[in-house]
Amino acid sequence: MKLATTIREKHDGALGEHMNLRLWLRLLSCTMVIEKRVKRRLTEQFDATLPRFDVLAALDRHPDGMTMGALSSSLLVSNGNVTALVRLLERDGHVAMSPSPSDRRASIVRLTPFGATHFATMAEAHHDWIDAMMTGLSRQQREILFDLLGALKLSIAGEDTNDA
Amino acid sequence: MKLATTIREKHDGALGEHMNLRLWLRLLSCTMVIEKRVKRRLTEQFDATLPRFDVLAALDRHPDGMTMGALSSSLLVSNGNVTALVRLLERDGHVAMSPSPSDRRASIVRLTPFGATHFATMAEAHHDWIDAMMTGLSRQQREILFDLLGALKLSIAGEDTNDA
DNA sequence: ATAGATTGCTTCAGGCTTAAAACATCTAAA
DNA sequence: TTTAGATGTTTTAAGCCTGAAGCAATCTAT
Repeated sequence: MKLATTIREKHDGALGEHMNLRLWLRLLSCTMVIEKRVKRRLTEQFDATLPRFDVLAALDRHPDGMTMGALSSSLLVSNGNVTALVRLLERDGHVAMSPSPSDRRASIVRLTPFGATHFATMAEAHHDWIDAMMTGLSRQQREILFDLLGALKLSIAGEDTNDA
Repeated sequence: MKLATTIREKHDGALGEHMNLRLWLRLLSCTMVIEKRVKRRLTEQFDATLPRFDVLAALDRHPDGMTMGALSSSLLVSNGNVTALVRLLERDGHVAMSPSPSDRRASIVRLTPFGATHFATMAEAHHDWIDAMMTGLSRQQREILFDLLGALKLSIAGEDTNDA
Protein backbone atom coordinates (compact mmCIF):
# COMPACT_ATOMS: atom_id res chain seq x y z
CA MET A 1 0.00 0.00 0.00
CA LYS A 2 2.78 2.43 0.84
CA LEU A 3 4.58 1.32 -2.28
CA ALA A 4 1.49 1.67 -4.39
CA THR A 5 0.95 5.17 -3.07
CA THR A 6 4.49 6.16 -3.93
CA ILE A 7 4.24 4.80 -7.43
CA ARG A 8 0.87 6.37 -8.01
CA GLU A 9 2.16 9.79 -7.06
CA LYS A 10 4.41 9.80 -10.09
CA HIS A 11 1.37 9.87 -12.30
CA ASP A 12 -0.73 12.15 -10.21
CA GLY A 13 0.27 15.47 -11.69
CA ALA A 14 -0.86 18.74 -10.20
CA LEU A 15 -3.71 17.49 -8.02
CA GLY A 16 -1.47 15.41 -5.80
CA GLU A 17 -2.10 12.20 -3.98
CA HIS A 18 -5.19 13.32 -2.10
CA MET A 19 -7.14 13.87 -5.26
CA ASN A 20 -9.76 11.22 -4.54
CA LEU A 21 -10.29 12.53 -1.05
CA ARG A 22 -10.60 16.08 -2.31
CA LEU A 23 -13.05 14.96 -4.97
CA TRP A 24 -15.13 13.24 -2.31
CA LEU A 25 -15.06 16.25 0.00
CA ARG A 26 -16.12 18.53 -2.82
CA LEU A 27 -18.95 16.20 -3.77
CA LEU A 28 -20.05 16.08 -0.14
CA SER A 29 -19.83 19.82 0.20
CA CYS A 30 -21.98 20.53 -2.86
CA THR A 31 -24.60 18.06 -1.74
CA MET A 32 -24.69 19.36 1.81
CA VAL A 33 -25.00 22.99 0.79
CA ILE A 34 -27.89 22.27 -1.57
CA GLU A 35 -29.59 20.01 0.94
CA LYS A 36 -29.27 22.50 3.76
CA ARG A 37 -30.70 25.25 1.63
CA VAL A 38 -33.64 23.09 0.56
CA LYS A 39 -34.29 22.09 4.17
CA ARG A 40 -34.21 25.65 5.36
CA ARG A 41 -36.61 26.86 2.69
CA LEU A 42 -39.01 23.99 3.26
CA THR A 43 -39.10 24.92 6.92
CA GLU A 44 -39.43 28.65 6.39
CA GLN A 45 -41.86 28.67 3.50
CA PHE A 46 -43.94 25.54 4.13
CA ASP A 47 -43.25 24.49 7.70
CA ALA A 48 -42.23 21.13 6.24
CA THR A 49 -39.17 18.91 6.50
CA LEU A 50 -37.19 17.18 3.77
CA PRO A 51 -37.92 13.62 4.95
CA ARG A 52 -41.64 14.33 4.91
CA PHE A 53 -41.35 15.98 1.51
CA ASP A 54 -39.61 12.84 0.27
CA VAL A 55 -42.44 10.66 1.54
CA LEU A 56 -45.01 12.84 -0.18
CA ALA A 57 -42.96 12.78 -3.41
CA ALA A 58 -42.83 8.99 -3.37
CA LEU A 59 -46.58 8.77 -2.78
CA ASP A 60 -47.21 11.32 -5.51
CA ARG A 61 -45.51 8.95 -7.95
CA HIS A 62 -47.80 6.11 -6.80
CA PRO A 63 -51.41 7.29 -6.93
CA ASP A 64 -52.68 3.85 -5.89
CA GLY A 65 -50.74 4.02 -2.65
CA MET A 66 -47.75 2.15 -1.31
CA THR A 67 -47.16 -0.20 1.57
CA MET A 68 -44.90 0.92 4.36
CA GLY A 69 -42.24 -1.48 3.16
CA ALA A 70 -42.37 -0.22 -0.41
CA LEU A 71 -42.07 3.28 0.94
CA SER A 72 -39.04 2.55 3.07
CA SER A 73 -37.20 0.69 0.36
CA SER A 74 -38.04 3.41 -2.15
CA LEU A 75 -36.63 6.06 0.17
CA LEU A 76 -33.70 3.95 1.36
CA VAL A 77 -34.56 4.52 5.00
CA SER A 78 -35.43 2.08 7.75
CA ASN A 79 -38.89 0.74 8.38
CA GLY A 80 -39.13 2.28 11.81
CA ASN A 81 -38.28 5.64 10.37
CA VAL A 82 -41.12 5.44 7.87
CA THR A 83 -43.52 4.46 10.64
CA ALA A 84 -42.74 7.68 12.48
CA LEU A 85 -42.84 9.90 9.39
CA VAL A 86 -46.15 8.52 8.19
CA ARG A 87 -47.64 8.87 11.66
CA LEU A 88 -46.87 12.58 11.63
CA LEU A 89 -48.08 13.07 8.06
CA GLU A 90 -51.30 11.27 8.95
CA ARG A 91 -51.73 13.46 12.02
CA ASP A 92 -51.45 16.52 9.76
CA GLY A 93 -53.92 15.14 7.23
CA HIS A 94 -51.49 14.77 4.34
CA VAL A 95 -51.70 11.01 4.02
CA ALA A 96 -54.20 8.31 4.96
CA MET A 97 -53.58 4.69 5.87
CA SER A 98 -55.91 1.86 5.01
CA PRO A 99 -55.54 -1.87 5.57
CA SER A 100 -54.34 -3.85 2.59
CA PRO A 101 -57.17 -5.98 1.20
CA SER A 102 -54.82 -8.82 0.33
CA ASP A 103 -52.51 -8.93 3.36
CA ARG A 104 -53.72 -8.15 6.83
CA ARG A 105 -50.18 -7.38 8.00
CA ALA A 106 -49.73 -4.57 5.52
CA SER A 107 -51.10 -1.05 5.32
CA ILE A 108 -51.55 1.05 2.22
CA VAL A 109 -50.53 4.69 2.51
CA ARG A 110 -51.99 7.25 0.11
CA LEU A 111 -51.90 10.99 -0.34
CA THR A 112 -55.10 12.71 0.72
CA PRO A 113 -56.45 15.35 -1.69
CA PHE A 114 -55.20 17.96 0.76
CA GLY A 115 -51.78 16.30 0.84
CA ALA A 116 -51.62 16.12 -2.95
CA THR A 117 -52.45 19.79 -3.32
CA HIS A 118 -49.98 20.78 -0.67
CA PHE A 119 -47.27 18.63 -2.23
CA ALA A 120 -47.85 20.11 -5.70
CA THR A 121 -47.21 23.58 -4.32
CA MET A 122 -44.04 22.53 -2.58
CA ALA A 123 -42.79 20.50 -5.53
CA GLU A 124 -43.04 23.47 -7.86
CA ALA A 125 -41.07 25.64 -5.46
CA HIS A 126 -38.52 22.87 -4.97
CA HIS A 127 -38.11 22.51 -8.72
CA ASP A 128 -37.49 26.24 -9.03
CA TRP A 129 -34.93 26.24 -6.23
CA ILE A 130 -32.94 23.48 -7.90
CA ASP A 131 -33.14 25.23 -11.27
CA ALA A 132 -31.86 28.43 -9.73
CA MET A 133 -28.90 26.71 -8.10
CA MET A 134 -27.86 25.22 -11.43
CA THR A 135 -28.02 28.35 -13.52
CA GLY A 136 -24.28 28.88 -13.26
CA LEU A 137 -23.65 25.72 -15.30
CA SER A 138 -24.05 25.59 -19.05
CA ARG A 139 -26.26 22.98 -20.57
CA GLN A 140 -23.20 21.07 -21.72
CA GLN A 141 -21.61 21.22 -18.28
CA ARG A 142 -24.77 19.77 -16.74
CA GLU A 143 -24.84 16.93 -19.22
CA ILE A 144 -21.20 16.03 -18.62
CA LEU A 145 -21.67 16.28 -14.87
CA PHE A 146 -24.73 14.05 -15.09
CA ASP A 147 -22.80 11.45 -17.08
CA LEU A 148 -19.77 11.56 -14.80
CA LEU A 149 -21.96 11.06 -11.76
CA GLY A 150 -23.46 8.08 -13.55
CA ALA A 151 -19.97 6.70 -14.03
CA LEU A 152 -19.20 7.36 -10.37
CA LYS A 153 -22.34 5.50 -9.39
CA LEU A 154 -21.16 2.50 -11.37
CA SER A 155 -17.71 2.76 -9.84
CA ILE A 156 -19.18 2.79 -6.35
CA ALA A 157 -21.44 -0.13 -7.12
CA GLY A 158 -18.48 -2.09 -8.44
CA GLU A 159 -16.62 -1.70 -5.18
CA ASP A 160 -19.33 -3.19 -3.02
CA THR A 161 -18.43 -6.84 -3.41
CA ASN A 162 -15.84 -7.06 -0.67
CA ASP A 163 -18.03 -6.29 2.33
CA ALA A 164 -21.63 -6.99 1.43
CA MET B 1 -41.67 31.23 -15.20
CA LYS B 2 -43.98 29.02 -17.15
CA LEU B 3 -42.94 30.87 -20.28
CA ALA B 4 -39.29 30.51 -19.48
CA THR B 5 -39.76 26.80 -18.96
CA THR B 6 -41.52 26.43 -22.27
CA ILE B 7 -38.83 28.31 -24.11
CA ARG B 8 -36.07 26.40 -22.44
CA GLU B 9 -37.58 23.08 -23.42
CA LYS B 10 -36.93 23.83 -27.04
CA HIS B 11 -33.24 23.66 -26.34
CA ASP B 12 -33.35 20.84 -23.86
CA GLY B 13 -32.82 17.95 -26.18
CA ALA B 14 -33.01 14.39 -24.97
CA LEU B 15 -32.77 14.98 -21.24
CA GLY B 16 -36.06 16.83 -21.01
CA GLU B 17 -37.24 19.52 -18.70
CA HIS B 18 -36.47 17.74 -15.44
CA MET B 19 -32.78 17.66 -16.14
CA ASN B 20 -31.78 19.82 -13.21
CA LEU B 21 -33.87 17.79 -10.83
CA ARG B 22 -32.41 14.55 -12.16
CA LEU B 23 -28.93 15.96 -11.86
CA TRP B 24 -29.60 16.90 -8.26
CA LEU B 25 -31.07 13.50 -7.43
CA ARG B 26 -28.09 11.75 -8.96
CA LEU B 27 -25.69 13.97 -7.02
CA LEU B 28 -27.60 13.24 -3.84
CA SER B 29 -27.66 9.53 -4.55
CA CYS B 30 -23.90 9.28 -5.12
CA THR B 31 -23.17 11.21 -1.96
CA MET B 32 -25.59 9.20 0.14
CA VAL B 33 -24.28 5.85 -1.05
CA ILE B 34 -20.67 6.79 -0.32
CA GLU B 35 -21.58 8.31 3.02
CA LYS B 36 -23.62 5.32 4.12
CA ARG B 37 -20.83 2.98 3.21
CA VAL B 38 -18.27 5.04 5.11
CA LYS B 39 -20.58 5.20 8.13
CA ARG B 40 -21.14 1.49 8.14
CA ARG B 41 -17.45 0.69 7.90
CA LEU B 42 -16.52 3.17 10.60
CA THR B 43 -19.03 1.47 12.87
CA GLU B 44 -18.05 -2.07 11.99
CA GLN B 45 -14.29 -1.67 11.89
CA PHE B 46 -13.65 1.05 14.46
CA ASP B 47 -16.83 1.39 16.50
CA ALA B 48 -16.78 5.05 15.48
CA THR B 49 -19.26 7.41 13.86
CA LEU B 50 -18.79 9.83 11.00
CA PRO B 51 -19.51 12.99 13.01
CA ARG B 52 -16.89 12.01 15.57
CA PHE B 53 -14.45 11.16 12.80
CA ASP B 54 -15.04 14.61 11.35
CA VAL B 55 -14.28 16.27 14.68
CA LEU B 56 -11.05 14.30 15.00
CA ALA B 57 -10.12 15.20 11.41
CA ALA B 58 -10.62 18.90 12.09
CA LEU B 59 -8.53 18.71 15.26
CA ASP B 60 -5.86 16.75 13.42
CA ARG B 61 -5.48 19.71 11.07
CA HIS B 62 -5.08 22.07 14.05
CA PRO B 63 -2.40 20.68 16.37
CA ASP B 64 -2.67 23.71 18.67
CA GLY B 65 -6.31 23.01 19.33
CA MET B 66 -9.53 24.79 18.42
CA THR B 67 -12.26 26.50 20.34
CA MET B 68 -15.72 24.97 20.29
CA GLY B 69 -16.91 27.77 18.05
CA ALA B 70 -14.09 27.31 15.56
CA LEU B 71 -14.88 23.62 15.51
CA SER B 72 -18.56 24.10 14.84
CA SER B 73 -18.02 26.65 12.10
CA SER B 74 -15.34 24.49 10.53
CA LEU B 75 -17.67 21.48 10.47
CA LEU B 76 -20.75 23.52 9.52
CA VAL B 77 -22.77 22.14 12.41
CA SER B 78 -24.42 23.85 15.33
CA ASN B 79 -22.67 24.75 18.56
CA GLY B 80 -24.85 22.50 20.62
CA ASN B 81 -24.02 19.61 18.39
CA VAL B 82 -20.29 20.09 18.90
CA THR B 83 -20.81 20.26 22.64
CA ALA B 84 -22.34 16.79 22.63
CA LEU B 85 -19.79 15.28 20.25
CA VAL B 86 -16.82 16.63 22.16
CA ARG B 87 -18.28 15.43 25.44
CA LEU B 88 -18.39 11.87 24.13
CA LEU B 89 -14.93 12.08 22.57
CA GLU B 90 -13.57 13.40 25.86
CA ARG B 91 -15.27 10.59 27.77
CA ASP B 92 -13.50 8.10 25.47
CA GLY B 93 -10.13 9.80 25.86
CA HIS B 94 -9.74 10.96 22.28
CA VAL B 95 -9.76 14.69 22.98
CA ALA B 96 -9.02 16.93 25.96
CA MET B 97 -10.50 20.29 26.82
CA SER B 98 -8.62 23.07 28.55
CA PRO B 99 -9.71 26.60 29.41
CA SER B 100 -8.60 29.29 27.00
CA PRO B 101 -5.93 31.45 28.63
CA SER B 102 -7.25 34.58 26.98
CA ASP B 103 -11.02 34.17 27.29
CA ARG B 104 -12.64 32.52 30.25
CA ARG B 105 -15.77 31.77 28.26
CA ALA B 106 -13.93 29.67 25.70
CA SER B 107 -12.44 26.18 25.84
CA ILE B 108 -9.65 24.79 23.71
CA VAL B 109 -10.13 21.26 22.42
CA ARG B 110 -7.12 19.17 21.39
CA LEU B 111 -6.45 15.62 20.28
CA THR B 112 -4.88 13.47 22.96
CA PRO B 113 -1.94 11.30 21.84
CA PHE B 114 -4.30 8.33 22.00
CA GLY B 115 -6.85 10.19 19.90
CA ALA B 116 -4.23 11.18 17.35
CA THR B 117 -3.02 7.61 16.97
CA HIS B 118 -6.52 6.27 16.71
CA PHE B 119 -7.44 8.89 14.14
CA ALA B 120 -4.39 8.13 12.01
CA THR B 121 -5.45 4.51 11.76
CA MET B 122 -8.99 5.41 10.79
CA ALA B 123 -7.89 8.10 8.34
CA GLU B 124 -5.72 5.67 6.43
CA ALA B 125 -8.59 3.21 6.12
CA HIS B 126 -10.94 6.00 5.13
CA HIS B 127 -8.54 7.15 2.45
CA ASP B 128 -8.35 3.64 1.05
CA TRP B 129 -12.13 3.28 1.00
CA ILE B 130 -12.52 6.47 -0.99
CA ASP B 131 -9.77 5.46 -3.38
CA ALA B 132 -11.44 2.12 -3.96
CA MET B 133 -14.81 3.72 -4.71
CA MET B 134 -13.21 5.96 -7.34
CA THR B 135 -11.28 3.32 -9.23
CA GLY B 136 -13.95 3.08 -11.91
CA LEU B 137 -13.19 6.63 -13.05
CA SER B 138 -10.18 7.49 -15.17
CA ARG B 139 -7.81 10.16 -14.00
CA GLN B 140 -9.22 12.52 -16.60
CA GLN B 141 -12.80 11.82 -15.54
CA ARG B 142 -11.93 12.63 -11.96
CA GLU B 143 -10.33 15.89 -12.95
CA ILE B 144 -13.31 16.98 -15.01
CA LEU B 145 -15.71 15.92 -12.28
CA PHE B 146 -13.69 17.86 -9.73
CA ASP B 147 -13.77 20.96 -11.90
CA LEU B 148 -17.47 20.68 -12.65
CA LEU B 149 -18.25 20.33 -8.97
CA GLY B 150 -16.20 23.47 -8.44
CA ALA B 151 -18.34 25.23 -11.00
CA LEU B 152 -21.47 23.92 -9.33
CA LYS B 153 -20.23 25.24 -6.00
CA LEU B 154 -19.86 28.67 -7.53
CA SER B 155 -23.28 28.44 -9.11
CA ILE B 156 -24.84 27.55 -5.78
CA ALA B 157 -23.01 30.35 -4.03
CA GLY B 158 -24.21 32.79 -6.63
CA GLU B 159 -27.82 31.92 -5.97
CA ASP B 160 -27.69 32.67 -2.26
CA THR B 161 -28.39 36.38 -2.40
CA ASN B 162 -32.17 36.25 -2.51
CA ASP B 163 -32.83 34.70 0.91
CA ALA B 164 -30.08 35.43 3.41
C1' DA C 1 -53.09 -29.57 8.61
C1' DT C 2 -49.33 -27.58 10.72
C1' DA C 3 -44.52 -26.44 12.29
C1' DG C 4 -41.07 -23.44 10.86
C1' DA C 5 -39.42 -19.77 8.21
C1' DT C 6 -40.42 -15.45 6.22
C1' DT C 7 -42.51 -11.02 5.79
C1' DG C 8 -44.74 -6.45 7.27
C1' DC C 9 -44.70 -3.52 10.61
C1' DT C 10 -43.95 -1.25 15.23
C1' DT C 11 -41.34 -0.30 19.28
C1' DC C 12 -37.23 0.88 21.56
C1' DA C 13 -32.54 2.50 22.81
C1' DG C 14 -28.98 5.21 21.26
C1' DG C 15 -27.04 8.75 18.57
C1' DC C 16 -27.13 12.98 15.37
C1' DT C 17 -29.00 17.58 14.33
C1' DT C 18 -31.01 22.10 14.81
C1' DA C 19 -32.97 26.44 16.64
C1' DA C 20 -33.93 28.89 20.53
C1' DA C 21 -33.33 30.02 25.26
C1' DA C 22 -30.28 30.70 28.98
C1' DC C 23 -25.88 31.84 31.00
C1' DA C 24 -21.27 33.61 31.57
C1' DT C 25 -17.94 36.57 29.98
C1' DC C 26 -16.03 40.17 27.34
C1' DT C 27 -15.96 44.78 25.05
C1' DA C 28 -17.02 49.29 24.22
C1' DA C 29 -19.42 53.44 24.86
C1' DA C 30 -21.49 56.91 27.86
C1' DT D 1 -17.51 52.81 36.07
C1' DT D 2 -21.58 51.36 34.68
C1' DT D 3 -24.22 49.51 31.39
C1' DA D 4 -25.59 47.58 27.09
C1' DG D 5 -24.63 44.76 23.53
C1' DA D 6 -21.80 41.11 21.53
C1' DT D 7 -19.70 36.65 21.91
C1' DG D 8 -18.66 31.60 23.50
C1' DT D 9 -20.89 27.88 25.22
C1' DT D 10 -24.41 24.75 27.12
C1' DT D 11 -29.07 23.20 27.64
C1' DT D 12 -33.43 21.82 25.91
C1' DA D 13 -37.28 20.39 22.89
C1' DA D 14 -38.34 18.41 18.75
C1' DG D 15 -37.37 15.68 14.94
C1' DC D 16 -34.53 12.38 12.03
C1' DC D 17 -32.20 7.91 11.67
C1' DT D 18 -30.69 3.13 12.53
C1' DG D 19 -30.41 -1.68 14.04
C1' DA D 20 -32.35 -4.99 16.85
C1' DA D 21 -36.13 -7.02 19.29
C1' DG D 22 -40.75 -8.36 19.08
C1' DC D 23 -45.43 -9.33 17.27
C1' DA D 24 -48.81 -10.67 13.91
C1' DA D 25 -49.85 -12.62 9.61
C1' DT D 26 -48.48 -15.30 5.73
C1' DC D 27 -46.23 -18.85 3.18
C1' DT D 28 -44.16 -23.35 2.53
C1' DA D 29 -42.82 -27.90 2.91
C1' DT D 30 -43.98 -31.64 4.79
